[in-house]
Amino acid sequence: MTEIERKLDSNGIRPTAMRILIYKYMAEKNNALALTDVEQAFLKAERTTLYRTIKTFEEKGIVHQIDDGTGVLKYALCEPGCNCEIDRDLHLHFHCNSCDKTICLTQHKIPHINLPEGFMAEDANLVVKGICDSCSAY
Amino acid sequence: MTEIERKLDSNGIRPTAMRILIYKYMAEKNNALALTDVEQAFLKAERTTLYRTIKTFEEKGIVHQIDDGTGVLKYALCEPGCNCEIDRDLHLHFHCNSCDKTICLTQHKIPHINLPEGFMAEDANLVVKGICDSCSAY
DNA sequence: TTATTAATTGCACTTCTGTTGCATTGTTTA
DNA sequence: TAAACAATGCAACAGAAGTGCAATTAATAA
Ligand SMILES: [Mn+2]
Ligand SMILES: [Mn+2]
Ligand SMILES: [Zn+2]
Ligand SMILES: [Zn+2]
Repeated sequence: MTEIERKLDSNGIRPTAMRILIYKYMAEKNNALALTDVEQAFLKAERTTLYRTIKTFEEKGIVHQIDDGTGVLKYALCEPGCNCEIDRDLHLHFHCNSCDKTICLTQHKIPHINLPEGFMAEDANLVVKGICDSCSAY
Repeated sequence: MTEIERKLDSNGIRPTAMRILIYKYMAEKNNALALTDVEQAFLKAERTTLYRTIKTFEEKGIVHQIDDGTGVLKYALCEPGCNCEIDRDLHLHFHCNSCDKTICLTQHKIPHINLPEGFMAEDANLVVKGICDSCSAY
């Protein structure tokens, strides 16, 4: 049993061949991925299978969904300390206007926002857009 | 020439009947609206016309688009002091999980976020989700 | 091991939102 | 008034997300 198989198994996900491949693929990328990205990487696989695999990962808490404002949902593996199912891991996300990649800034938490009287915060989403480190390195 | 006609005109928008109606409708709502919301309010109007009207408003800088994370784009009139075209008016938005309305918190600006080395911010989007003042008033 | 049951995958199809092309109608300007 | 331009109506398209169901595959009980 490999590292990945153990990871999936311990989260109540049956480690099928497809799931292991997708997990591995997501793990080796350091940016968030859209379903179409995964599709491109596994051209012979069914879109629905990829879709449901990612959804399963999400439900089981090993992947979180990111709305980066592009209109396409992105997904990224949860970092070791990420507790996105428990009380939502409020780290921010960065979307590069140049390379179009979206990445998790896991250690950058969303600052506390004080709201007007009567408003109660339960969750928050902060996306910063600009130029990423790779693209600004010229 | 009414107030609204003057407003449209001064922003380079020809004040047609439809545009005046839509502007009026958006002005009397205090929450952001989806295209479908406007559609519901003007059942006899063409969706495309509504769509293009809003887009025109946006281009001319009297309306700004809001991505509240619901997957449906929302639009709201810019407040008097809003300079969303110039350098992006970075106020935050609140989405109520109860009534599903999204509102502009115009005076609540997005706090400055310091990013890792090499990252340059150009824009930001902050959406806080929770319970709005109307819904919490029980 | 074999039969039964449950989970996963493949395929087809649907819904929703956003968007565009183009002909028609309406408005402005020479 | 005629030409030029802008707005609208209608049709159709594109992309993403999601569902139903049959066919496979894997797990479990007998
Ligand atoms: Mn993340
Ligand atoms: Mn706003
Ligand atoms: Zn980049
Ligand atoms: Zn509410």
